[in-house]
Amino acid sequence: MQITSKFTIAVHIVIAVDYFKDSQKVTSNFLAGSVGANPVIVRNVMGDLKNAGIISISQGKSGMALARVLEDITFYDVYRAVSCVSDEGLFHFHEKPNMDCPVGRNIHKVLDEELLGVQNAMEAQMKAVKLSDIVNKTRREIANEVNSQA
Amino acid sequence: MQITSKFTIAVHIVIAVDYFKDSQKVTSNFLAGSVGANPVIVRNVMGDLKNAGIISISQGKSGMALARVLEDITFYDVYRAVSCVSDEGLFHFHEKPNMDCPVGRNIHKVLDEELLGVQNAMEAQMKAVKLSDIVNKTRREIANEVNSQA
DNA sequence: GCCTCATGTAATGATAGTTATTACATGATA
DNA sequence: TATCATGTAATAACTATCATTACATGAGGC
Repeated sequence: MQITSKFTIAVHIVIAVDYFKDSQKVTSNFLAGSVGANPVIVRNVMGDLKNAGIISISQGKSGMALARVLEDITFYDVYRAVSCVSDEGLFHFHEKPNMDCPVGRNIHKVLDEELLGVQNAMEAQMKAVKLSDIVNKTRREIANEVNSQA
Repeated sequence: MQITSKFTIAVHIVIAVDYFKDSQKVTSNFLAGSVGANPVIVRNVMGDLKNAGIISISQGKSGMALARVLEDITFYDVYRAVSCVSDEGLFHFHEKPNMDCPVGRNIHKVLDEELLGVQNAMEAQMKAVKLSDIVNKTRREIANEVNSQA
């Protein structure tokens, strides 16, 4: 099991929208080139990010732009935007526990709270990662590249 | 995306093996009845739990038994036993970021550490949940049932 | 020592989710 | 108004999950 690549694509998009904002017209085709995925996939993710209020989309010269400052965007916001995890929860429960069995009859009452706790721990960590830090890290890495070449 | 039901099935199995150890011969068919899943699925999960050293399997009268005390089994042990998450990691990365793009070229360097941090947070919470607590909770719930009926 | 029965495993199929792709309608902006 | 980007529908390939049938293997009970 893995969380769909729509999540890393979405983060990639946010980084690129910020990074190229002064040098490029950022369109779905341009982003698809950077991400290495199909433009339709990118447009769908763009739509998710727009609906979540993370980016704004214009067809004009300005192209895409961030709708909020990077400090106010976390991994969790992006993760929610692209619906990585089913509304049923992170864990898929077996669907037909036997109600005539004392264990089967109580299995949800016994596990649901702890399973939600695990999901909450994951999501809390996602809330702790700010896109501003990610973008700063990206700029540092790119700057380092140039320095090592010189 | 959801974590396979093999995880909740495996936890169900551990609970049932302990709960019925004095009253029933616990076999894959019996467990399949309690879980409400196919006996082959149950046998596969049993095999995973055996390989992880969590249960021992005998064909004789004794049936299945725990190979360790419940205090020494956590959600994480069960989660590892049934291989819920790809070895590649919890997050599926888009596979062809553009190496000619400064963002695409550095996206792994920028994200891998934080993504692993999220996965670690989830797994740390799983390590904090002991099956002994889960089994005790199960026994309490079943006891409550009887009391409410009376 | 043989018989029974549970486990282990292979093979197949149904279903659903993910990603890619073509195609086209819509709508904003230059 | 022409252009070009977005939005979206439809289809397909691929993979993962779960169910199911079938059968070989092997351990325990008698």
